[in-house]
Amino acid sequence: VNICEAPRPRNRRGEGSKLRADIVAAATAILDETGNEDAVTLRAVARRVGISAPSIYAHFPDREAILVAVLEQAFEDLIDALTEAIDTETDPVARLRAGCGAYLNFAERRPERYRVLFQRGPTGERSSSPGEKPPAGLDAFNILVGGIQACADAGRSTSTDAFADATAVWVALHGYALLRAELPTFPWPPSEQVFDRIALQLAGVTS
Amino acid sequence: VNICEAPRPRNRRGEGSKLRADIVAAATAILDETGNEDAVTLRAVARRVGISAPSIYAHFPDREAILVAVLEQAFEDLIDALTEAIDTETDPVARLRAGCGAYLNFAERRPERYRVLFQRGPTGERSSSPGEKPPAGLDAFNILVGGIQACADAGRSTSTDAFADATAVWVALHGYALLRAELPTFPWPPSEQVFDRIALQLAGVTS
DNA sequence: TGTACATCAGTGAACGCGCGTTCACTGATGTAC
DNA sequence: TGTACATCAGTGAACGCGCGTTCACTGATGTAC
Repeated sequence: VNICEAPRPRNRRGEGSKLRADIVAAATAILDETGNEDAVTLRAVARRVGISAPSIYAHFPDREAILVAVLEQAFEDLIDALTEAIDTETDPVARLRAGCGAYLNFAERRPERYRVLFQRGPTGERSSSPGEKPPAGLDAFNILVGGIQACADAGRSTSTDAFADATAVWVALHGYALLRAELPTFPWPPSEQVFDRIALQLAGVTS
Repeated sequence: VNICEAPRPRNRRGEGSKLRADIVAAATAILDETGNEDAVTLRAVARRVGISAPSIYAHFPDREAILVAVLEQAFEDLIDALTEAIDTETDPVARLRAGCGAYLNFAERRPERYRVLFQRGPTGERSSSPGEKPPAGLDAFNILVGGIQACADAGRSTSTDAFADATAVWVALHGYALLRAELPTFPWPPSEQVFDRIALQLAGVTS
């Protein structure tokens, strides 16, 4: 895991900030491989990028800032994946399916990144004073609420409380995303059976 | 967190194994407080118990063994809490409610312990070769399956696939348990609304 | 076109720290006679 | 009842390691004249 990479060629003048992206990418890779945020040490990141450890301080004030950048990037990627998946459909039920499917896909392909994302809270939510700023993920969640409401408006869902239903769908998706990754030996039922229950039945979608 | 405790009096002859329980208790406390299994260091545990670090080696072969013992104990506690809650009821729907409620209660009162429990898998499931031994938690899960089946047999649930329904209920409970702890600033709907959806609606319980 | 120089991108050595683990040990406790 | 002694429950010092961070530095790159 901690194999030393070949040293990286020095950036040209004015291109120093390219290193920042490389650092975030390396930290993300380590997180994905180890699944342990404590393994994303400053020195491990530096080794992976192929630079010396102090070079990181030109771009990040401390180790913690690297992790925050990693999670901000990951959260942005998640939002993008959701938006893109939803926008490929027009039927409200299909949009709901696509969004929930993309959510589970993201978690399946980057399980450790996904886990740490919600364990620490996007954009370091944990350390924010409560009630001061709304969570960055609220936008994403509101898309889900709107999706369920759209189904109800189109007569495709029996939902009368889109917010509560969306909450139920979300927590179920989250639990499924995590447990599927953590317990691969569990005798999971076919994926579409679980998906139908937590993404459609909880949303009140009529068959 | 790492405050030095008063040194602990030496055990009497033949009572050396009492220290083992104290070590597990201290490690559990550190895990509950920090929520980070990496914080459960051998030396931190020793400080907390009030002994020197090498004393731990009389009871555990290495640091990892302490964590395994902590999680085995926690898993046992969870099973006990579930069994006890279910056994106080006779009506099948009430038993289902009680079991799911006890599950969420356990996670709410010991959020970090709960999280690490499923993140590492009970009894070190992760390191077991796949398919060799069934997960220890399968018994607990089968109780849930049986509970849903009992509701269906009593005509109180429309479930026709208790296993798949139980899976959906479980992942939803898990997601709710985790997210409620991780994102306390989220504008959660009233708890019973979420509970009804993920514990009853997913189980096909008829109102 | 040539050269002095400021700036930029990054380095190497060092610091103090807490860690897991090992080793030889100590001193109180109970027991055999 | 008294005493020698084996055993038990732990200790203190030390090891090598990787960590985050600091410091003074270096050498290539581009620019001003």
